[in-house]
Amino acid sequence: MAPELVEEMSRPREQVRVLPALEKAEKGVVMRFAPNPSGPLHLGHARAAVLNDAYVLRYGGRYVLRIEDTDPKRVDPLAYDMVREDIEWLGLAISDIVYQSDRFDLYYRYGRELIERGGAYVCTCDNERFREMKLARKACPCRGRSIEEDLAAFEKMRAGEYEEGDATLRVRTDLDHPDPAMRDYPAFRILKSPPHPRMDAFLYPLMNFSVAVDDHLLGITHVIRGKDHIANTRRQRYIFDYFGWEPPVYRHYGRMGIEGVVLSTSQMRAGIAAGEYQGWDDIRIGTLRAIARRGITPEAVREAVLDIGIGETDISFSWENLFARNKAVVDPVANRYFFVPDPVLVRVKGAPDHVAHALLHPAHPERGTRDLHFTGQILLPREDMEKGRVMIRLKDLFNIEISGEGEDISARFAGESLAEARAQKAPIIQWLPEGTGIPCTLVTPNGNRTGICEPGVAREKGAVVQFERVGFARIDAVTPEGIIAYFTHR
RNA sequence: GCUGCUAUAGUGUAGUCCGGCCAAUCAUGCCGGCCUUUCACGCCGGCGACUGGGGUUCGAAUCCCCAUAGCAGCACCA
Repeated sequence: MAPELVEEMSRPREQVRVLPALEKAEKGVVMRFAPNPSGPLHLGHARAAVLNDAYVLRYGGRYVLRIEDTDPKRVDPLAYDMVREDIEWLGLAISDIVYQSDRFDLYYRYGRELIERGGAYVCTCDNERFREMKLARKACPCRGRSIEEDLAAFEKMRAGEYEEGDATLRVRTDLDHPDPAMRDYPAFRILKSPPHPRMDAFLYPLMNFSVAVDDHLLGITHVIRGKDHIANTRRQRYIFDYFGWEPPVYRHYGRMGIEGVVLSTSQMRAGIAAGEYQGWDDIRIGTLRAIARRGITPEAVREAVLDIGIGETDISFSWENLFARNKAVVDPVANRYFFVPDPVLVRVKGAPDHVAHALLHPAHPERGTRDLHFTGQILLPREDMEKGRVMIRLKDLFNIEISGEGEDISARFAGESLAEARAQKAPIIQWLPEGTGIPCTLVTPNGNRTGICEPGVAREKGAVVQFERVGFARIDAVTPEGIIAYFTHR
């Protein structure tokens, strides 16, 4: 095992909230994460994925990744890979992978059996007409056909002899059910286009059927999903009952909104197509790849999600809490550098040439220093010049006194005493020797900040660093023109 | 409209099942202080909540009823 991993595991965990116990879990569990491959995973997926993962880890057992690609209209062929990458990033302990598109023969077989058991019938009613009858608690004419007729019609559906919308297999539930959502819901439909990227079919199972069959066949013991599935859980119950199967234990957590970002895959896709977003990792959308690009770690996502738990209350996910978790992960690791945003050139008079040795990390001197050669001309953040301070401490260097304003700022050496700087309440600010730094663009959700950073930052590509007094940032790209850094958080 | 779920500080969360130990936990945030050659990290202190109204009870955040609000479902999506 890699040494970093050992260190990672022995590092005292932040106190992550203990999830409530699951009933019937003592002897181990089989759980599932079942995304639809319509795009990359986002924070909403992460909640389901991590919660299930945590329970599998806690009780032991298997964790099935089930790709729910039964609707070709909502399958993006590229998403299969993206989902896999995102799962890897999250570090889920997946033990089995199944694709529903590989299992259509199974669904057909159980579809026939459901008909034979009297649990389903082929309905050829017009959609709108069926809806009216359903709301009036009336049976549609198709409901009374014989099992043989339904079986034959089901075969015709499979063979492609019906056109889209002309026939559907319905589960026979209870037309008097007080909840109209329960009444004779559909289990299979006809679809002739678009073609499925992984197979050929005219007859497609709907989610409530394929999910119920698979949950049983895969031996799923516990299902944790959003409360938008409560009705589906009840619908699936009919199928379990018809087959005499024991359903899993279900938990439904509340709806989660996230401030400031789009979470819907279709909206994100539309935004990308319209050129509004740059891609699936645009920092303004809530995909995992987007937050990863900003320097959010999977550990932080995991902890934030566990912190939220499986409560049934609707919540609004706050970046503050995620950032706090992330900071705890990243702060001990991130090397420190100077980044001078919107720099102004200042000549310092009367100062001796000097080499500053700034620590890469204040808590880890053994990591070494960045050495900055002062030779008279320096770059300072314009922001700090506009505050009217006279005495300033250049971090790891010496004190200066500022005079002038605007583009005409100059400075004078004011001694090396840190104590004196303290006494005068001088701010300690970052600086760079003129001419040695490299251009750097800090990309933030509120726009970009340009400036100059230390040359050493070029060695940190892909890593999260801390720009002193500015905040954490992930070094996204190092090009001949300069560095692109993504702002993580303060 | 019908059906169902939920309701604790700015945010998240514990407590609610089995009423009293809750003048309500922890985290985050904010404010103040300390530490510190970063406005980071760390430490100390402070701020801040049981949706409303009835009822049951000696006693209710916890049980019951009503109201209000939010959310979800009523798709040939998942």
